[in-house]
Amino acid sequence: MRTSQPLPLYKKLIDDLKTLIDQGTYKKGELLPSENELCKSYGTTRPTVRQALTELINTGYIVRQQGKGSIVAEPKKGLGILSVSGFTAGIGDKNLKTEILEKPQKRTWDNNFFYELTDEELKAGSIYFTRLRYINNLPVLFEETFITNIQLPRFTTRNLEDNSLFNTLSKYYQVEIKEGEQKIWAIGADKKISKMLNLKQGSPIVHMKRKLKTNIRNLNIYSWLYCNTEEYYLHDNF
Amino acid sequence: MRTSQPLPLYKKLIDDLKTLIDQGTYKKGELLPSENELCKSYGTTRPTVRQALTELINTGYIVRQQGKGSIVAEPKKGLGILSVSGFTAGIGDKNLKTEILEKPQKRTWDNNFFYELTDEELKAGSIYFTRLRYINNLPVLFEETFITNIQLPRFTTRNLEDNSLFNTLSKYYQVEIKEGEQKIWAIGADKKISKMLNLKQGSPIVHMKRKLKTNIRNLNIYSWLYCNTEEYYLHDNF
DNA sequence: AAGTGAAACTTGTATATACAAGTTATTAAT
DNA sequence: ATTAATAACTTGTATATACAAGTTTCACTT
Repeated sequence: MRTSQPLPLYKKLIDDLKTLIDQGTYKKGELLPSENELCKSYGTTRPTVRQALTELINTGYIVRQQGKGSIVAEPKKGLGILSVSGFTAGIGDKNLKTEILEKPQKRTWDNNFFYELTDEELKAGSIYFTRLRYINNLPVLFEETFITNIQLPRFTTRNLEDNSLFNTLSKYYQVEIKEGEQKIWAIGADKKISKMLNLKQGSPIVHMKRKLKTNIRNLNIYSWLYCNTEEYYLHDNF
Repeated sequence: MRTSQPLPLYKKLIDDLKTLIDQGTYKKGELLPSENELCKSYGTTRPTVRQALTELINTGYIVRQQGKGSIVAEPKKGLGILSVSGFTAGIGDKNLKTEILEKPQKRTWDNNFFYELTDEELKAGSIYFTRLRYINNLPVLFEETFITNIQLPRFTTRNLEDNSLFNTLSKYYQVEIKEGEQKIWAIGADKKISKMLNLKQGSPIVHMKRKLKTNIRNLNIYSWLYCNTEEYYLHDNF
């Protein structure tokens, strides 16, 4: 077992500032502490602080204005993060529930996996789990997820229940989504899916296959989605 | 008239390297000159060179690998460009056809337009047209498009037949897609759509509503899509 | 009271340097 | 010839500093 190496200072700064913005300590439109103030707080120098702030700009957390400061921006949803929404106003977090059907487990890749895999991915194997998402206790989205099992110690013991896959990857493993692709079909629900999503067999559902690439080489996230869009819809940004 | 101020050195570096990559002088998978070599070429130091390279990473031109170098990346497809694909190998351009059903025409916005519009957009009005796309003479995708009528002189006379909306906007109007969002449903084809897509009424089809933002303020592209995914599927990158 | 200007902030650009850590090529030992 | 150690590269992180340029504040002048 390896002792966990300390996070570089600028990454600690990124984490801290993201957390403070996410928590609402620094609100949209407000100014962050100036670069020199952050230097003093962290006992470092401007290039290091600026390295962190540049990252926050690129992830949409802040904008910088010369002479003024770093302004907290509209909280941008993560690249490729899919959400389920509806027209009914007020779908708060309380009405969302995520159930783990099959807990994260190590698994080898299928021989005829839909996407092409690199040798490193094949060697590393995958972590597989399935989830079912509810809105107002209505099952809406069934999701199968495969994650390349690279640099993810103890991942199978993590709790992924409330929409926290991307948060977990970011917080504990410094994994960030960089880009992705998706393929989309409309299909009629088969017996298994229709039962799970509480639909009549043959009802139109959205099926997606997605590949999300991360900042870690060969660490990709694959997911197959099946979504009931009678009451709600799938939504994403790019 | 103001004399143009000299470009900062790191921006000149960005421009130069982008040009060399676009021109193919540095090809995909190849290494750029090392940071120290660039320092010598430009008579500067590593922090400045790294500032430029970091920007190239964020725009997808390169990836950096510690100990190895800066690797020219896959030329990234345009943001938000949707394509229709199939498993059948060899869907060449020859098998693709786009038919303009309703030619581009100026039009005021609907009172209850699906997306919220700015005052400037409302004032400018829209350009509206519909297209039907075929693969191997099979109608696959029906698309309604609304573009904010800002800085688009003579647009209604342009030919948009072969997948060239984004090319036209880029080439003649310097309009580039910056980001976007989409909402996705699976629905049963109604009478009109089923007829157009040569389907049985009620067959599952993909319906999407998309908003694409551009580098021009208030110039957005909205489109409603209806896609037959029995033989092919929708594909996009982000 | 209104306007001017300087001071004191802010971020933007840049130099110079140092050591850590990962990769590749070379050299030396077996 | 193969292997192992080493040297020579590469990028990653960090310090310390300087001046340019944009914004805000406030005291001073009118």
